[in-house]
Amino acid sequence: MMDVRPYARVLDRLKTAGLRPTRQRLALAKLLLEDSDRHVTAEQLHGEAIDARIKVSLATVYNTLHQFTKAKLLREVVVESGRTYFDTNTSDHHHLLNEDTGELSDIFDGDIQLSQLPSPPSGTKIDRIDIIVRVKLDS
Amino acid sequence: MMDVRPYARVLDRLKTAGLRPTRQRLALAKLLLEDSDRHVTAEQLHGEAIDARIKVSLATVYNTLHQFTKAKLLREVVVESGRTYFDTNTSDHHHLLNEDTGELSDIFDGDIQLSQLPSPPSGTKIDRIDIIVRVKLDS
DNA sequence: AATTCTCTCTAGAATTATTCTAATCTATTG
DNA sequence: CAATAGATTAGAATAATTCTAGAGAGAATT
Repeated sequence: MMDVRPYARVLDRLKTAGLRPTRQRLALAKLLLEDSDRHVTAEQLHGEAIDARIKVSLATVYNTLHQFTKAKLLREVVVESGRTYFDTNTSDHHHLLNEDTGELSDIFDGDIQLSQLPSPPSGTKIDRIDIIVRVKLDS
Repeated sequence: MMDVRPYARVLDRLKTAGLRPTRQRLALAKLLLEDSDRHVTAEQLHGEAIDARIKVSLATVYNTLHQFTKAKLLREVVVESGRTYFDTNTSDHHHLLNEDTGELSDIFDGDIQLSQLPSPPSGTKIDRIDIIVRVKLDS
């Protein structure tokens, strides 16, 4: 049976994050946050929105993605100069990038293990550790 | 005593890499490759070049940095969207980024240890692993 | 050593990615 | 329901990077 309030879940998440549920935001959140392992670029999401007849500018998509990131609804992954993905999986995890196809995927927590860490310079603490395992076609 | 052929070393490295020792290239290589632990942006290096009265465009600095990277004279480190550093240390190593100051530094090989790795998807092999330890002011 | 040929290199122009800000909208309060 | 304050949107501006046409440099030929 179809959900009679398709936006209810997404609406809650926005409210909890302290973001006004505007039309654009709600629509983008619906596209993004329903699935739990998506890696999208701003450009891609904008394309999806346009396809879904949602009137929204690319600038707003950027702004919204950054707001979501700040609210911990998303995580930003910079893969190379000029290619930034937004990841709907916000848990602590790392990434695998296929350099030939450009495809980015999550690494499950058990599949990678960091056994030694540098001590942060005095006065600083570790905020986050980003690991990208880059693979390419076996030649 | 002063070196009578200040460009000899750098000239050799360019030749070995199969790059023509043009005036711009030689000058940029001299600025860059004499020191072994530099992390510069294209913009920074361009600034240094201008200060040193070297006539070179920012576009050429970018092109040259990428040529050097391809020739393994440099390594590219993307820190966040729109901030790319070029590292004169090309050995296998990882980075520490101070998110407050923007300062990027190398992590010595013994200071970090990856004990488990994901197996690459079939048909692919691991090309490189990038780790960035992000620290911030201890609040 | 001049001429031609080919391939490389440079940098202005173009493109792409992202951010800024002024105008608009929305919620709240009296 | 008008006034106000603050949030939101998107066009315009900026920043980062790449492309490409022309200039340059070396090799081959005369």
